[in-house]
Amino acid sequence: MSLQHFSTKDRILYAAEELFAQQGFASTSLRQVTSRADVNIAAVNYHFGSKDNLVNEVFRRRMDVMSAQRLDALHRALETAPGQLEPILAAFVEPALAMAQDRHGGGAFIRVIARTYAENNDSLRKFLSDQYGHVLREFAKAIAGCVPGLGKEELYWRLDFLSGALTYAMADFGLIKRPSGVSEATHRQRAAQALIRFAAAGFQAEAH
Amino acid sequence: MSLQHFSTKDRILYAAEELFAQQGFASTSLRQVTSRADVNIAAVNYHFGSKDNLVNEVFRRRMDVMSAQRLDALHRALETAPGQLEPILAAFVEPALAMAQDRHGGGAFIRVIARTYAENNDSLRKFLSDQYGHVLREFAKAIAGCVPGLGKEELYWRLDFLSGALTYAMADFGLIKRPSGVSEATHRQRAAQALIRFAAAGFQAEAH
DNA sequence: GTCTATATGCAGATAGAC
DNA sequence: GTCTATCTGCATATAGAC
Repeated sequence: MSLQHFSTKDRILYAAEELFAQQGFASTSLRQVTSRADVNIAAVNYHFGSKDNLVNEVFRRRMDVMSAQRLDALHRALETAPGQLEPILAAFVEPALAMAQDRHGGGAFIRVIARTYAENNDSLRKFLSDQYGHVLREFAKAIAGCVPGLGKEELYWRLDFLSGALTYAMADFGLIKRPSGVSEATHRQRAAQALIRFAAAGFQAEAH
Repeated sequence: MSLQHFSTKDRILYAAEELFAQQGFASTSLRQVTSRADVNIAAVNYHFGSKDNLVNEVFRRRMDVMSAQRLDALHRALETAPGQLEPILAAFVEPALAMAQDRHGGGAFIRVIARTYAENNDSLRKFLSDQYGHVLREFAKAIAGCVPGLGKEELYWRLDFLSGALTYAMADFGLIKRPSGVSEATHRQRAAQALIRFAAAGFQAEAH
């Protein structure tokens, strides 16, 4: 992505996001960030105060958007297709898909999310749980309404499975390589459809 | 885990595995490793040559065991329960579960695996795909035998979803916290059962 | 095999000129 | 807001005594 039209602060955010996606937080140095952003090394501390705070800001910028999109889509699904499971799952999956296809660097952010699960950054996990936990709880409630026999523990397991599968698939960690005749967008759309089908069947499976 | 009965080399391997699981590869310093292992800092380079090579050796030690267990279990399942999907999925999931419950530090290794997906270490990913790719291909073939109508692309998507869900759940990344009245072993066993049910239904879902 | 001591380099952060 | 220069600390790695 070309950064030349953005402010110093935004250039740092974009560059940091891309490098965090490629290398993780710990192995990305601020020197790499400022070099890619083509700004001076001292600018990071001037604009963000510290590396940790830069990490938080990279997160907040995207996560607010994605959470709002998920909740919007969920509320629309509950209104227009009450009692149906697949539209609810689509409301959860598709904003991640849209982010992954975003032309303004959102694709990197999906991989940043995947990294966050792996890097055991306690303060970041607490931040995410505090700020965005209510989104997951709303989805849990909506899904429970579609699968009435499902126990609470089982429901939460299955939400974890969905999150894991989504993270893994959207971050391109898996086996599937995009065939050369298929566009990036089409490829991801198929992945999302496949995941929604897979998870819908999984949520509706009888518990032992 | 108490390391006092092990050789210097093994103490380093155990200590590195635990720290890699907690913090990732990049943010774990050799000083932390040797301090936890209670050996001298120079011992790492004496026994392993470099930090990168230590990472590889941490991997190889566990991965060979887990892959062999998976294939053994798969072959037993195909013999004793031909045509059944759940025993095949159990053969995939349960060795990861067993590793997570291993008293000799294997639990840390499951989290190390999760990290590997997130850290974009190309040489490590190539190593894994070269050394252990045939295991996944055998499972794909076995599952295809149980779900005859399933297209190849759909099959591989679903294997990715299973891997993602397994990694995520076994590495304790998700929402589910172990209730205080339930033992670690029971908790993980329930997770494995829940995942097998979820994935079996998912694999058998009709593709659109 | 294990130690001390050290070489070399890069990290995050900041002071202060412009 | 942005720069140069620099402080301080820890990283990997190695040389060489025991």
